Amino acid sequence: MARPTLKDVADRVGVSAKTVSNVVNGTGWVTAELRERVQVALVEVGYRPNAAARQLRSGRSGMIALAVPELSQPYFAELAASLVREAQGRLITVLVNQTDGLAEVERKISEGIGATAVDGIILSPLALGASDLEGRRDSTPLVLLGEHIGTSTFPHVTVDNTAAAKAATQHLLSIGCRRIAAIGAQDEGPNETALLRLAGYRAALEEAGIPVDESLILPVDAFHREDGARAARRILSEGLQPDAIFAFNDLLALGAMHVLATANVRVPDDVAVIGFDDIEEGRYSTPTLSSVSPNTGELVARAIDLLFAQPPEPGMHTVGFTIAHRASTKGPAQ
Amino acid sequence: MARPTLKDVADRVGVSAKTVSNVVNGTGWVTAELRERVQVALVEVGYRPNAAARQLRSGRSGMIALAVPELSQPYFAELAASLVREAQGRLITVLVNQTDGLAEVERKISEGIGATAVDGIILSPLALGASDLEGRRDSTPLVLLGEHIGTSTFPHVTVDNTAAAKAATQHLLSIGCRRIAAIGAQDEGPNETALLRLAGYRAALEEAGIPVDESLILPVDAFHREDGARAARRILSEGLQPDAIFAFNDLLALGAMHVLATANVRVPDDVAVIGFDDIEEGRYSTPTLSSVSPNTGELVARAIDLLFAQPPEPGMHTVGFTIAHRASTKGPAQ
DNA sequence: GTCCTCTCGTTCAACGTTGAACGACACACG
DNA sequence: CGTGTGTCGTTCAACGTTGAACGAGAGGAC
Repeated sequence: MARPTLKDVADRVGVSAKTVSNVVNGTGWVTAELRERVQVALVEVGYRPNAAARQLRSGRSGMIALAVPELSQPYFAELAASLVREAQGRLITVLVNQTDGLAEVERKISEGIGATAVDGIILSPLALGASDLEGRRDSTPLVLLGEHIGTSTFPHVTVDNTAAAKAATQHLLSIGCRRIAAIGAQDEGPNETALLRLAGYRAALEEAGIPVDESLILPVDAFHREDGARAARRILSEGLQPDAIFAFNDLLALGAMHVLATANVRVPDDVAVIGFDDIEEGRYSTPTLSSVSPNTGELVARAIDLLFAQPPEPGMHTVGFTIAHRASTKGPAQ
Repeated sequence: MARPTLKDVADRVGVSAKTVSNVVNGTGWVTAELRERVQVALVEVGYRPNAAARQLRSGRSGMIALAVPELSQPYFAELAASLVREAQGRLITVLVNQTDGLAEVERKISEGIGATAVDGIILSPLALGASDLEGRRDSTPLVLLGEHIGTSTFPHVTVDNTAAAKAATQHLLSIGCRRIAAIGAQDEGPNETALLRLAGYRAALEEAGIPVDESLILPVDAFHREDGARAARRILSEGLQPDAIFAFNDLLALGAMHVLATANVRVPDDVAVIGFDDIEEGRYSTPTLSSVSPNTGELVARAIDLLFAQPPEPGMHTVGFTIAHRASTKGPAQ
């Protein structure tokens, strides 16, 4: 049997479809007695509104899209989980896309999700830079996650990557480390996150009066465990002998720690390690991983707020972070 | 400016809206010359079809919903990533929901995703049992992930949990383990996954002629790292002295390994460990984690196939698995 | 010349919903 | 007794799209 419509309910009660619509939406004037009867009928026939018709009429879909590079990366998975939860609380459903960090896909998504209309788009770009978005035609509200230098056309929400990276480096300095390696620099491509975190690393060292040893800055292709592992192998094979590692995200840190453990390098005794993102995995690694912990809950809530902000509030919006102190940076004192 | 419609394009070229529709969809008869002109106009005005109107007219939305307990759990994140990728390849968009394993939410989702109409629903239930779904009213196709005893009304796709658990246990037996603990039994609630994996564990021991020591079967509240950690602490505090652990998923295994490492119990030398799910994290843990590796790619592809299968193919559909041999189960011989 | 077929394009209505505009009826006010 | 003012409900049209039905013209067969 076909799904019941407003008209079916209306015929049953003997009123107009519009009146049933008013009961469903709490609009207009309906006497208590009639409302009651309509509500009974609604339940009896099992009415559920037709989303497509509503959307066609009102222009709103009640859906927002989230696009991340890879959902399988714990940080993005936790971000998505947090966003979906927040959205469910606001009666919004979330549509998830993966870009694989490809500029082409990211652009397509910023121009509207394929054929599906959504009320807003939250994009965590990897390949796309500020300038790529200027020529955007689609009028769907767009909020960017992660920092984007020089973009002021769209709102973007982010932790202050540079400040956070600086704080992470300072934490390593505070426990006595002096030869701090950085894993996660990116020579090619416009990965602004890597640039900003590197800037924070440099700033902390300079402020501490420690010259930056460029050989301790290790580039990576991507921010995966295997890239961290590769960098750690290079540290070992080239005999760089750092006393600490600041990895630009937790996966890099975990990949590196895995290699260090295999090579019998002790963490934190021989090398302290700190990551970035504070994914849950780091709380159960051996040793547990210190990390920059961005306030993800605030991040996603702000992102949704900004998506629907009237008037729009373009520009950068930062959320807080803390440093999670765990075993991988316990100083010699401990 | 408002989004251009078929009519806008039609007026521009001087044809009817329907003809433009025909060009867009490749239906009906249009001369090559006219089609060409329409296509130019389409690009010029930047036409993009209105999903709501299409759906209202055709009844199809091009969207499917995925509902998992928690997206932040790596297994579900990797599953979702895989499903989204597969769906994108088929020009389907995926809407993600989280149930938190609550029966109420799972039921609501099985009855249609809130207000939003989708072409199909893929549900990975935790709390909901077979009987809960019998009274379902909604006619949206539904496919279940994970095993459900006795449900034949809906298609469900799963690995053969019992066979896989048996294989995992046999792997531990094959490297010489005899006191094999099982972490992940669930006394309360209808978690059928736990029941089936426990059955496989028992079957392997019985077949090998080893009596099942009930004290080695450790119950958990959930399948998270902390539950695995708690179980491992109990193993230590109660002096159970197993020579191997079969954890019913990788998170339990990783939580347990973390506690073992902290307590200076060596894996695999003192205790071998095997998990289930083969999440990426296990390839970088210390030591790397052996695991049952279900064929997730096949799982999600089958799930989508079954969603749209005509005629429907209710009942169980199993996908394959392999055992990933890693450091956590390297026998003494190595 | 009539009928048929084929090609190419049109008009029409409908999908289910809701904003806008419009009664109708009751009551109060001057 | 007319003129508001407020309450309750209706009708109408439109959102953008596409299936169905319907021309109109060209060409071929009888």
